[in-house]
Amino acid sequence: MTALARDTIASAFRAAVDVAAADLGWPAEARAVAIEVEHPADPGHGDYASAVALRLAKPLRRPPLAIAEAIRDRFPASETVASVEVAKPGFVNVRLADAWVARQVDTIAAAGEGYGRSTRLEGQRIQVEYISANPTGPMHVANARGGPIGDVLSNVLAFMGARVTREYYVNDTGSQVDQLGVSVALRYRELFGEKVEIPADAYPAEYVIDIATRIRELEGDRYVGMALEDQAKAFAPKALDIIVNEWHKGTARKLGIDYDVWYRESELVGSEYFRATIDELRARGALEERDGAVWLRSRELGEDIDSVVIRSNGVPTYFGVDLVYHRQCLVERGFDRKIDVWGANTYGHSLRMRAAMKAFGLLDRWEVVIYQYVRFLHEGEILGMSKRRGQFILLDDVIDRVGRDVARWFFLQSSPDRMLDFDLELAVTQSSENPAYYVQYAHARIASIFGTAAERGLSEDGADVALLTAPAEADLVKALLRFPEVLDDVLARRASHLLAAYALDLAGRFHSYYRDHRVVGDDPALSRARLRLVRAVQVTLRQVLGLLGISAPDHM
RNA sequence: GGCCCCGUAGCUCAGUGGAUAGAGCAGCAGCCUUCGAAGCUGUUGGUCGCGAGUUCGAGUCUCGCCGGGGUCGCCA
Repeated sequence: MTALARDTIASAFRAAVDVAAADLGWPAEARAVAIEVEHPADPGHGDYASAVALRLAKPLRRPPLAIAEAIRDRFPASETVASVEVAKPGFVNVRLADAWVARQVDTIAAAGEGYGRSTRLEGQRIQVEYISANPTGPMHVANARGGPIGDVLSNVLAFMGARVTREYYVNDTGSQVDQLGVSVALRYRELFGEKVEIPADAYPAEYVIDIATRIRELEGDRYVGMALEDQAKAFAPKALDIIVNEWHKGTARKLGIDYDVWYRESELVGSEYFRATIDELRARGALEERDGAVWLRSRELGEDIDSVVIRSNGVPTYFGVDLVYHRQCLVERGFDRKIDVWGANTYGHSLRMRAAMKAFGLLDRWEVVIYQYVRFLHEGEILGMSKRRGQFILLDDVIDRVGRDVARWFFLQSSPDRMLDFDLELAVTQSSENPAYYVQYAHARIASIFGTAAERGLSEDGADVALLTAPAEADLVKALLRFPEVLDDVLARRASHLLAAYALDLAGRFHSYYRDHRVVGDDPALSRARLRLVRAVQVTLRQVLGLLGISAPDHM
């Protein structure tokens, strides 16, 4: 549990504004104003700054500089802050006290695996659902992106004290599964010498042959001679088992993802719970019958069009099952919150789901993080990806080529809002220069420094951090202090890429420091202090890499 | 056509109203007899797609346009 320096400064601003308002008779707007504290781009402007005086200028009808001075004069004295200055046109700039900053080195080093952790989400049960790729084929690069994004979001939520369930929703019903069964049956026949033609709506890809081969290995020729329809019915669940239990689970593990629950959609279809939930929606007046089908009255709930929940043939749609699943998670299964990490191709579905959650009165406990597509480039050309046509890059192959750490970094480095281009050739050739290695190298270097120290009989025991007086040392500590602030932003914005950006920044600062400041040197006291500082950097790098799900090696 | 995302250095991208717009890669010039050169230092490179507006202040917010991607199914 670590107090954020940013919060400490913001509270001080709040206090100063309130006192000034009381002293000078400022109107109510002064107390209502939001205090925002930021890191100035220019270090000459201090460590933290607020533009609150500029914001108050208009409502108070006073010059911003005068307001800033009034705040400065009432800024509470503390051991944290060294100076408070006013800068035109009305900024209030705060500089942290060097001694306080140096002391944080001890705090961070001692916190270890507790550094940055918080209990603010304690007691909350949150389900994060991610990847949930169609179980009709192997996982490919396009639907991989949600994996690291959802996983890191889960890590951060758990780091903040929430009880997190990582869930994978398996769409194991519907016409796609029937098609898979037929496709496998045809390939099975082919394996026994029959000449078959693959219809346009079946899956022609190579992996279907792999599945048929697998079934032949396991069960031999016992399905030969059966009608195609019966073969398809028998093979569909077997194919799903192979794809989900052997392939998808294997790929998830390779990516470093450990799911708590693999939920099967088929558990819901045809269940009493499904019917009861539909009845509840009907009782709420959210459904209507039209053309023999059952519709959710989405338009009444603010969407553009209504959506079919149960088809005229009595079979629920994908949406119909998914909305029941969502309700089950938030009501029967007791999650306080459900976060879906979905690809851009589910945008339409997310709008329908929003209407459904509104109808249930659960909208405020559900959210969706939508990430944009990953486009795949091969030799500079954009490739279309289609599971049906068998055109896609297997995620397993990518991980095998570049490694888990680089693969995760690639998906985590940029905002989910931005479309990614994945060029395998480029990814492989550049992997030795990958930013992930840049960060890991900083960690390995630190391990090496401790190795050298041990050889020379030096340790951090008895370190006096007051000896850390170099400006570069204070800057490094301030970078460490930003870690909890970054977590705060990641949580507020569901933006895991900020963590990757922070890791890069911190590693860069450390590499710079390393060049100019010898840690294990001639002065034992100074060496001990610097070892403690390096320990604090190590602690922070481990926390960040751990949350990103990227290894923190001692050797590379 | 409606809705969602994006357009920032040659390339890949940070930057959710603040002060002089940043990093990595690529390019150029340097730095290893001392803790790991997968590193560091310096340097080249920008009409932040275009145009208006709001604001003390706009890469960031609003509107329009241009360009790219997604979505709008009794598919999943």
